[in-house]
Amino acid sequence: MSYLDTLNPQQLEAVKHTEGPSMVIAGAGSGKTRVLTYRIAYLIERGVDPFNILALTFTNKAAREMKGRIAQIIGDSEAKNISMGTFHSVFARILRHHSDKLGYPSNFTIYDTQDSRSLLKTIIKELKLDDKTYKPNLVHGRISSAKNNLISAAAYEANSDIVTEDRMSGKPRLFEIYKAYEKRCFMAGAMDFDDLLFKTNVLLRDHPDVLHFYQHRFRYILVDEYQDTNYSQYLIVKKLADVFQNICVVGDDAQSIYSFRGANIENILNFKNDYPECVTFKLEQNYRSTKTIVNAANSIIAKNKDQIHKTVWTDNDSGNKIKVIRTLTDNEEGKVISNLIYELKVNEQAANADFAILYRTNAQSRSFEEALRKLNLPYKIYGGLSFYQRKEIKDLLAYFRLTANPNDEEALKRVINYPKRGIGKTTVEKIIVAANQYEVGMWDVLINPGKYPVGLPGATQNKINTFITAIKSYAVDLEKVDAYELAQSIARSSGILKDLYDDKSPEGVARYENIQALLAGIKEFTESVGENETAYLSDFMVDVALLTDADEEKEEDLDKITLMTIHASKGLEFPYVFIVGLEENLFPSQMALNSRSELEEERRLFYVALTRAEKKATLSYATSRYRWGNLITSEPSRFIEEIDTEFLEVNNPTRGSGRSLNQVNLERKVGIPGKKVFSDKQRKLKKIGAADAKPKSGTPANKLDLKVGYNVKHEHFGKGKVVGLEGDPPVKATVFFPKVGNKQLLLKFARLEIVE
DNA sequence: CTTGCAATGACTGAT
DNA sequence: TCATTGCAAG
Repeated sequence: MSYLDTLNPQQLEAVKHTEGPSMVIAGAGSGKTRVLTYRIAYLIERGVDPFNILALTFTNKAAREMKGRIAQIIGDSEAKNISMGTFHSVFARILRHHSDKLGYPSNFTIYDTQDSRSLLKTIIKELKLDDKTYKPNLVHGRISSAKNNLISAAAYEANSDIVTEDRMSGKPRLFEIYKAYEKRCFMAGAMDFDDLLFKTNVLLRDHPDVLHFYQHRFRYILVDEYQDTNYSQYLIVKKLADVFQNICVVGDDAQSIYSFRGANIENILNFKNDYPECVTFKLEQNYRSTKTIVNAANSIIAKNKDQIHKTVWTDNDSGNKIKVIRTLTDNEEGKVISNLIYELKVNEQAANADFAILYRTNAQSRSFEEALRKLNLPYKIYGGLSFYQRKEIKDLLAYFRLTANPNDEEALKRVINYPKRGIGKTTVEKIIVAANQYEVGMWDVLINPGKYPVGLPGATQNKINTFITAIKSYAVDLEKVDAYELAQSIARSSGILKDLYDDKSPEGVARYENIQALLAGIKEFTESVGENETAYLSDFMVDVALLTDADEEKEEDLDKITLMTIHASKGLEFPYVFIVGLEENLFPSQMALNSRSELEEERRLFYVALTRAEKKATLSYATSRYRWGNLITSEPSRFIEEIDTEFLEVNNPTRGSGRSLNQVNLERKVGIPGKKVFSDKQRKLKKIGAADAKPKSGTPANKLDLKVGYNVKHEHFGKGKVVGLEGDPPVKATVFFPKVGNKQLLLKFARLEIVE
């Protein structure tokens, strides 16, 4: 029982209280994950069958990490049997088991956000509605939140409040879109993300035998990040826990940041009402951060009205004050922060992985990328578009999806004319019209031209026949050959591989490599199953829609500076944290200024960001930044002034230090933009510390004034001559290298030197 | 049917 | 700024 000795009294109590409902309110950095993992280990040690444990998390990463830690304590073979994962992945698996009860095939497709939006776009067009009034994004959000509140399309239409609301906002036909969307997803054998939870509710509601089975299977239920559950998730958990009531929820209301996704903070605030017997444990000792950081964070969150009272404290050192940095532009912000990181690395012998730059929106990453690249500081960006969302990957996956489920219309539309085979937009539209007319799916129309005539020219019909024959032939192999073999053969015979191979542009090469990486991943998957088993492509496809690239931790990424949104940073910690872009209308986001509750969510987001830091936190803002290509001035975020001044150190690299916080406040309130604009030269002189670390060889070529005919030198290809330029100013160059021939180089990345 | 160019609107957040 | 969409010409 030695592992229990490492817990403090509150943690230990929470671990040992195994029977009956309990709630653990865990302040930031208070050892929440430890409590969860030890609790599971403790249960198993006391004789609970891992098979009877359900542990739900919000990210695959959290699930995997926890599983790993449990395996360390109780061993791999036991840990394997725990049902642990994200809500979406756990219930997707259960749904596949019982899909027939809902009228779905077991190999139903999971539509990601892109697929959902694309389908909605199609529907809006078909209904002849204006896509400016009915913006696919907004419509999707509306449908999504309906589903998260368990409102079906029929219930939506029947709900006069909702319908009135839509009519008032000028979108009276929204319910029609929802109905069509629901129907089309069903016909396509597809569920979107929200369906995975919605349909689980339907399954448990309409099939008491299924409910009974899982209620008795999952005798012990644990939910991580309970403050982020939405109604749909809440109800699933409540139903499953109803018999044994051995439910333990862990969360921190102060870190609830997903209400935009339907998360309902009330779930944690009202837990006691649902389970009067509930025992509450508060973990208030922070083991992560310095006193300064903990207290500063407390001073911020105290401004929120809605919260469960708790006092987070720490025994750690006071540590440094929180630096506040002002810069003139977003680009300068990138440079200054990068320089600071360089300095800290040298002075404190820190590793790259000790640093994180956190921002509100993904779009802010650019200036930091550029600056870090110039200093040769390796970094890794999380979020943005993940590996599985890249076009070429989605294209190939669409072939796989279509092979497994020919009714998957989003996949069909994606690949019916990619690579180009002469089946154009008009043809596809005709097919869709016919499909709607006969009330069948597109695939049915394609394979039954006799039954559902479309009236296509013979040549086009032949092309279609070739296409469907190919897909059918893949489908035959679906459970015959292993995943890798089939994947490879599809990639080759579909023409994707050749299409990308023929594209010799740098982007094309990258795409080709991505496809190879995907195939390598499938190969690994194929080899991961036991000797006597075969992994089929459909097995690979089961979870692929739920993966995000944060799940792929590559070895070469181990020692890199982390760039991510604050949302993505939840649950992580770093010795040095930089929270950037602290400006009004950016953070807090201008979308959040309408109501107190939205603003409070932004404040919690800031709280999350600050509490990621172990040793040092730095805040920064720019007085002007580019947005949609034009320069706008911005004021410092109100959150800066909400921190007690005793925790802050305000200095300003571009103007020397010593500005008082009052000046920050003044500027925020009055909105004085950066008063004096320094020229680039002056600014360079003011750079601090290691500002001018030398790039390894050559300068990023987009900083050079290249002209056709110049002789240049490249670190790999040697000397060459510029023979062509694209863009004004140039972004891409064709360079002839005697050794390797013509090469297309993206100037943003290529390091070139001009030589005589 | 495809291609290439001009016009346009998007930036919260993520399973 | 960037990616997507609409339109005209081949």
